[in-house]
Amino acid sequence: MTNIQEIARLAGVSTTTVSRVINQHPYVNETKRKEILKIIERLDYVPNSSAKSLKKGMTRIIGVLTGIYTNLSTSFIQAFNASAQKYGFNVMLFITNGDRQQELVALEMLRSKQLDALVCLFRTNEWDVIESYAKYGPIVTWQRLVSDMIPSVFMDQYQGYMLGLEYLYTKGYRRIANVFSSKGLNTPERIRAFNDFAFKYQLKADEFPDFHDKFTIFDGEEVARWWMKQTNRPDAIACSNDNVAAGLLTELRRSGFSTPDDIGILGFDNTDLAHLLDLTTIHYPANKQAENAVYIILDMLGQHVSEVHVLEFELIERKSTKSS
Amino acid sequence: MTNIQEIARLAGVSTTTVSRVINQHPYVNETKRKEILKIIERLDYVPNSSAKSLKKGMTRIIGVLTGIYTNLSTSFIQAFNASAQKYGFNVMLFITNGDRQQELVALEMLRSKQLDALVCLFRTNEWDVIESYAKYGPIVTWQRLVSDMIPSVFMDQYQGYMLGLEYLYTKGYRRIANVFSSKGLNTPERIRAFNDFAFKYQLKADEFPDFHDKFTIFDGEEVARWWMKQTNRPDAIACSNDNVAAGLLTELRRSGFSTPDDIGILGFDNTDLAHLLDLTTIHYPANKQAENAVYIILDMLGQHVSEVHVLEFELIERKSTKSS
DNA sequence: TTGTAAGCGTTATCAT
DNA sequence: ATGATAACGCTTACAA
Repeated sequence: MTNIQEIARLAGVSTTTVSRVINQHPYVNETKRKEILKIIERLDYVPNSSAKSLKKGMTRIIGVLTGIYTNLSTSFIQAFNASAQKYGFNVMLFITNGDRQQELVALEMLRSKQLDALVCLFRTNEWDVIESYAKYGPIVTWQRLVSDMIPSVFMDQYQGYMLGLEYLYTKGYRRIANVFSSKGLNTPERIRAFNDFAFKYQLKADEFPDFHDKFTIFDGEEVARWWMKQTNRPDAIACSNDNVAAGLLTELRRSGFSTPDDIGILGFDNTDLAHLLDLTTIHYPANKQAENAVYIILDMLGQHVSEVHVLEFELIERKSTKSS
Repeated sequence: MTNIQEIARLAGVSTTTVSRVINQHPYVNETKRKEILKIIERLDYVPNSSAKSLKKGMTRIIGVLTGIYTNLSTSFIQAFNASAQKYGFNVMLFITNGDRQQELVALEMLRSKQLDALVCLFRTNEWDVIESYAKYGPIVTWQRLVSDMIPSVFMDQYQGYMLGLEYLYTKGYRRIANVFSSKGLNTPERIRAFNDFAFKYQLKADEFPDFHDKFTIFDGEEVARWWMKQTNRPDAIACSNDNVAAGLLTELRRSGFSTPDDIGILGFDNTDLAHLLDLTTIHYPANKQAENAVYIILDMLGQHVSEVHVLEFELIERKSTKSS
């Protein structure tokens, strides 16, 4: 195993000088620097990262904990990864499939200093279990959580949903049905938004039954079939996400209906699918949330790099709602 | 930071004794052992893993490199993870999305000893790039590859596909159409299998056009629409995977056709979807491949734990083909 | 059964 | 501008 000492010996200098060259410190004679670099190249030398970690007290690895790997978490994780790399950190991904033990593996790695920090996208263990690990290193979550120990980059769905509803109202829609998911705590906030919205504009909040637990393309197709059977049809449907909106749109199309002529459809998340099908949807800045997570972690690790982004939903206007 | 020295000091023993207790070595006085464990508990002490890694020369982390996170890779990765954990290794997952740089990040971590080994499920860089890293630690692949440096746990698709075709023949199907994917090198092997099959039973190999690049549910639906339009219909369709088979089956159902009465459908991979829809399919022992990968890696790391499994495809008989 | 001390490969402090 | 030398926290001969 070739190490820094060997490089030093071959170059006829001390390990200090070699270390200086490697870490780009100033005050190294240019000739020596070149010579040392040449030897490093020749011996194909790389600093041993365990030794570095031990000395520095950090591994520069951040763990990301998620239950499943979905479209939504994908964009977060990719952005997080990119941002972390930018600051010299690598990401260790844990896909737990809801297994508590797997989650504990990650938490224990934080405890034993194999991880410098942890981002918790989804969790299976109770929050107090997770919180009890916060003393070992920064833990940041993507979920709604109010905690002194664990900061969150969560975004309140109330605002996002309200943004969509207000938009539909502007476009003349008055008979709006809701399709809710039920994963997590988003649904109650969306329901609250819809109730406030209906009250504000004096609309009947219970004109149509709410759908629940709908989040797949197939679910959207089911909603389409429901819609076609109605005599008293909604003029717009606000969907839990783009998948549902996509299923709804395509199934209606198969039966000869078209958007936005026959119905307005609103998606959520602004995924590739929404782009593909020209769905009006609500953009969820997962990438900025991810960057915020990195900023917060680095801040907690004592190296401030940037203020956090202000997070805002954005309405993406496409072809599944009226343009007038 | 509480370390082994502090424990030793508090217990009035040497660090050696503490280390012995931690690592469950024999020859430690039972009373002292108890006492030391109590102190460890009280101070919430955990050995620093960077120090351990440095001393032992290994991190006990294995990297898994994949392009995307699909149903197929999921079962491999889960099984790999479980098996690795069993032998005290953790898994660091790299989802590259086809980004070469990301792949190099993982390879470089192997080089700098942050990873003890690497499993390559998919790769974007050229094989010789990947091979050039094999000298830094064990690299095992899931893809077809003949290399001195990089062992493979690949399974030849020829056998699997032939198994399915022979089964269809047994069940009386004679007019079989193929739907191929084109990811990787599997398709040519499957084509070869079909040609050999057709020759063996004197069937027309080109009676129906081959489908290519079909691997999604939507693709399956497309095949269904093609099938319905034909006057001279195949009596069975061998699909590239369960997704295609599922799309085919459900789309036909929507139009009033049923399996196996109107057509036989054969899936591939034996995913959850196949189970859900009662698809006859071919089981691909990804979990055993994963375990083999672990065995091979540990072997290369100098600790033999088990002989590799013999890998065999298995036909899972369900309701999408005739039972007679 | 226990302890001493060397060493894993770095980086950082302090001289020079 | 460069070099001794002491950490970082652990394991492991070797001694006792």
